[in-house]
Amino acid sequence: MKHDVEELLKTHGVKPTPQRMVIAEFLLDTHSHPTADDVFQAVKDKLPVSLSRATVYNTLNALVAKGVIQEVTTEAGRVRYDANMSDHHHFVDIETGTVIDIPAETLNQIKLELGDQYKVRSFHVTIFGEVVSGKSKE
Amino acid sequence: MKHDVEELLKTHGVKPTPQRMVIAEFLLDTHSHPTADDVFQAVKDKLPVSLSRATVYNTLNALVAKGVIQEVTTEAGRVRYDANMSDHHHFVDIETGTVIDIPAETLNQIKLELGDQYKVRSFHVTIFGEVVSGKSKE
DNA sequence: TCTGTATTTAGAATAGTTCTAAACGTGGAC
DNA sequence: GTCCACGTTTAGAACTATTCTAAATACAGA
Ligand SMILES: [Mn+2]
Ligand SMILES: [Mn+2]
Ligand SMILES: [Zn+2]
Ligand SMILES: [Zn+2]
Repeated sequence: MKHDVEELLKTHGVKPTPQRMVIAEFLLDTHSHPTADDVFQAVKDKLPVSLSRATVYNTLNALVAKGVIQEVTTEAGRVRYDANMSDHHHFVDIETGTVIDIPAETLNQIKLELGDQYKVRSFHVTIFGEVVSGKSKE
Repeated sequence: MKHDVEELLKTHGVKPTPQRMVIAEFLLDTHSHPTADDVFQAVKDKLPVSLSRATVYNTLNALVAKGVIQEVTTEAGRVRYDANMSDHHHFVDIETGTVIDIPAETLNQIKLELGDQYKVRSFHVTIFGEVVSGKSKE
């Protein structure tokens, strides 16, 4: 099999229920960075029972908490989910909103070009960390 | 005066009403990257009339559309507003959520250190542009 | 002054997400 | 094998952020 989803969930401490398996399987099989509703729509008919949105959100939140997937935010107010946990950045096509993975080594020293496949209009570095010294600048 | 808000709005094609002036003034005076509700709370008692949330959203959207301010997204599902239109990135304190401006030249060639004031835990490059060639990777 | 148009307002509507309480399912304890 | 406790799922209510709607208001220009 391409993915041993059951094993993946177990090793991350998530009990592999049918709902969680089918959600994780969908995320592992796509590169589309789907929203919660995208996941719900894609998965709801793959189960013999009706699927609740609450289960989709519970599962996505659990998978994020356990490090199986990550959240990706490319536009204000839309949360997307990503099973690609390798070190990578995101290229957003400003015409379609499509989110494409860019391996970290592709950006070894940030340049304004990414090669000829992508035309960079702008980029934004979001840094997460801690303030060490107390030099307030407000 | 520190800011000629009226002139700023006029030069960007936004008619300077009292509501718009007080909202723009607040944004220009802070480095706190406030949310729409932060703006509403900060500004609502500075006007002789009651202020509607719709006006706050209308104004923020108009100022973004005209390039007077920009939206900043540092955490999933929270839109913040920023009157600093210089070329800069954002440092997010992961303990408090505080958003701090980092001038672009500080990151002349992305390193994992920012100097001793900030300890970088992780960073994410979001790139906006257009796909040129048709080499689909899905 | 009159009037057309832009702006503002309060509240309804919508969208995304979380919460609640009841029903369900299942892996041990016996 | 039966039972039960507990984790999971479900439907729908609740909540939050934002947008929409329709009516009132402001006001620049004729
Ligand atoms: Mn698969
Ligand atoms: Mn000022
Ligand atoms: Zn990705
Ligand atoms: Zn900023």
